[in-house]
Amino acid sequence: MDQRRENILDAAKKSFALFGYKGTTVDQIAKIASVGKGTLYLYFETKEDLLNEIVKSLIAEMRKLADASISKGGTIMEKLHSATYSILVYRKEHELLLKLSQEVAQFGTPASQHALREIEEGVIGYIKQHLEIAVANGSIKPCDPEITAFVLVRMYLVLLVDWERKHPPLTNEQISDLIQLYMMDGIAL
Amino acid sequence: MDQRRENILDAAKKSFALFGYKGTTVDQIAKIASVGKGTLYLYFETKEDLLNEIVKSLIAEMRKLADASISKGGTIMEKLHSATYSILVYRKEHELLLKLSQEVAQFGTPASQHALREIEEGVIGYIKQHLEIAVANGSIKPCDPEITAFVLVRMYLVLLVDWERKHPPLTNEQISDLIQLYMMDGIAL
Amino acid sequence: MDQRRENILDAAKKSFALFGYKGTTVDQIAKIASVGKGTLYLYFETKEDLLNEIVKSLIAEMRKLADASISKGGTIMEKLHSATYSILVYRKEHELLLKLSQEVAQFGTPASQHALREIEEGVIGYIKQHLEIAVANGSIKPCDPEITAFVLVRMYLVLLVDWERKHPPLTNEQISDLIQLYMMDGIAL
Amino acid sequence: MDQRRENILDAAKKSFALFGYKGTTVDQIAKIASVGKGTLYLYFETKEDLLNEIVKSLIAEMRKLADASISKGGTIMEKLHSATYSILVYRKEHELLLKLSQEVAQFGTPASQHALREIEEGVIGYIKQHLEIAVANGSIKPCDPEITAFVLVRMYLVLLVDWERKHPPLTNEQISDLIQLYMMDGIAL
DNA sequence: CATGAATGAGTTTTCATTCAT
DNA sequence: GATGAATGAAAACTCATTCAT
Repeated sequence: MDQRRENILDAAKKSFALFGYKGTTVDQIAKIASVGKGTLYLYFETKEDLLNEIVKSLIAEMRKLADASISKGGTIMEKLHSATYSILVYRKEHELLLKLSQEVAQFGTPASQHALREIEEGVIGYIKQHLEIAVANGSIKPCDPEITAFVLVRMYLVLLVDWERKHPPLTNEQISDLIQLYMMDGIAL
Repeated sequence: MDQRRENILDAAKKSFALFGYKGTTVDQIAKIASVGKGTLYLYFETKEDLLNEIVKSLIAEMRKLADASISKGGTIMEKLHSATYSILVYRKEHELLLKLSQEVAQFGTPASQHALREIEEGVIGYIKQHLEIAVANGSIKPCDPEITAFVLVRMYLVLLVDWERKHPPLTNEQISDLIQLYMMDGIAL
Repeated sequence: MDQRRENILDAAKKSFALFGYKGTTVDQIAKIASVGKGTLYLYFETKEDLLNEIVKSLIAEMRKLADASISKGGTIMEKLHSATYSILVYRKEHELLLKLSQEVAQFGTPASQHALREIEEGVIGYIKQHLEIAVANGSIKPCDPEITAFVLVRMYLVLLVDWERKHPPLTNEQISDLIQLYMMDGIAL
Repeated sequence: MDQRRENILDAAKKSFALFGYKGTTVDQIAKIASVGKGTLYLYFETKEDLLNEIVKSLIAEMRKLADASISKGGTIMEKLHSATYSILVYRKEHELLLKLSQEVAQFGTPASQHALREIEEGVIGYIKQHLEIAVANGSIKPCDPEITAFVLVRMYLVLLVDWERKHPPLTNEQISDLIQLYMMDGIAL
């Protein structure tokens, strides 16, 4: 059954997000997924395999999302926003990815690590291109497009993921406005 | 000897930063510190005790730094910069703290967790106060001081810590200029 | 399975009796019980827990035995004999209890220690009562009932347990006769 | 210095008596003896060597004492009493010997074990001889001299050592009287 | 000499993986 | 198939012994 497999993947995601890869025991995952410990090994060779599956699926999901949103039309700013935002919209999962990416450096297959880097660089590269156009256009001030793209992506993450850890989450609209304020217009008068 | 204790603490910091708490074995720490495994237990009761000592010392260091810099004079922007920057200047250590803070939620004593939260809130609170004054002054646009302080601190972290993970580090001057550009003036024309 | 738990308990009893608590390794117990080392921890939290379980079960067994036999009728001497004897009939186990009782003072829970003392005092107290009656009756010579009860119990132990360490064991009948000879009639003409 | 050596031996005796051989750490002994841990190894090769020294000295002491008292004159009962009693007079030490003899079976050198057995058998043998004479004399009832000697020795031990664990110790006179009562005359009227 | 900090072999304990039911 | 009891390799921890001071 494929439902069972999903169950286990979800349980593992949950536990990895909370305790990290090493900090999660197979027993925990099995308990959260409400299956026997042995069942887990019907679907995944090892605990590490499970990790890799999760990373792979997260990456695939986010890539699809990024690809889809990257082609959308609109002004440059709208494009930037939709591209950045869409890839980050899976809040919890991105948080997990962030957490795992550190341990993956230790445990993940080179393939996982490569894919992870690729997708991050893909989004940043896409944004960078549009920033370069905008600078050439004169629609924004001259600035290093690499750094600016990097900071822009992180700002979204900060407002989406970090902020909500200890505060009520912001709506998409609020986030969009804040990015406009902090990155576009500046807070100086 | 106190040098030996420092050795062990440094080795543990290094290993915890690389592999996390659970991912680090006592043997590893001992090997990195070039001491016997038993030696470690002369200075720390348990592996967890070692973790707590590290967290405690990191917190103390950063608090001292923050307190010292917070009183420095200058314009409001300079104050903000010096306060934010100084607390984040211990790049590696902050990175470690960030990493550990997740596992500490699992293992650390409530005291560690409280101190960690307190120091973060202390800096943000200090910045928030100055932002409120600045808004009242009319030196900056009206904006939510809480969110702005939060974003400001995080932007420093992004430029200091995250950026350097895959790029050559930025100088203090560059960081200062970039903050001015992104947060103050905005990239929009 | 409960059989496995018993196996482990028996193995531990055997090893504790031979080498003491500290002198017994968990590996030894596992090997004697013909189970993996990890199996042991499915049934007992720690090695100390295993010790306490053994002490608890020994105490329970002996208490049951003592209670059962204490009510049996007959002459005063028969009563004394059945009470004393029955509690000591579990030779090996009493020997173990004796051995452990010293280490238990170091490691056992206060509950174990209390129970251990209580049961010893219970038997001696019971015998003491009957000795007092016997003295009042004039069925035996005037003597300190406390000391006499104490010596009587020990004599049984000596004949049951100590003797058999280097000699062929005595039958119940022989023991009964010897007690009659040494304690009751005396060897003097 | 030989005083230092005695100090360490005494400390070890004390600790072995309390916690057993395995249960005693070298640190403990050093602390009790108020010397550095290293000092201990100036006088004894290993911890086991220390144990053997103790056993050897205890045996020597007791043998000397036994030999001395065995020749003393008097009635048969007096001879028995003095022989049995003298060997047991070193209460604490005999208790220690008893405790160690179990662990020694595991750890001691064959020489220690042999000596230990020899001395016990020596006393019992001596008493046995005199009992045989007494039976032949008709001064006591016919009885198995082996068992009787064994029981006699043990009864002394019970009154000397066991009793005092939880009661005020008995005087030599009291012990002598009790042996007379229980073993010689019997408590039956 | 006397010491106790340093060590690593040997213990206890944990947990990913297997396999009989 | 699904399970979880059983396992042993690997991790945390202890302590007899050594050796620089």
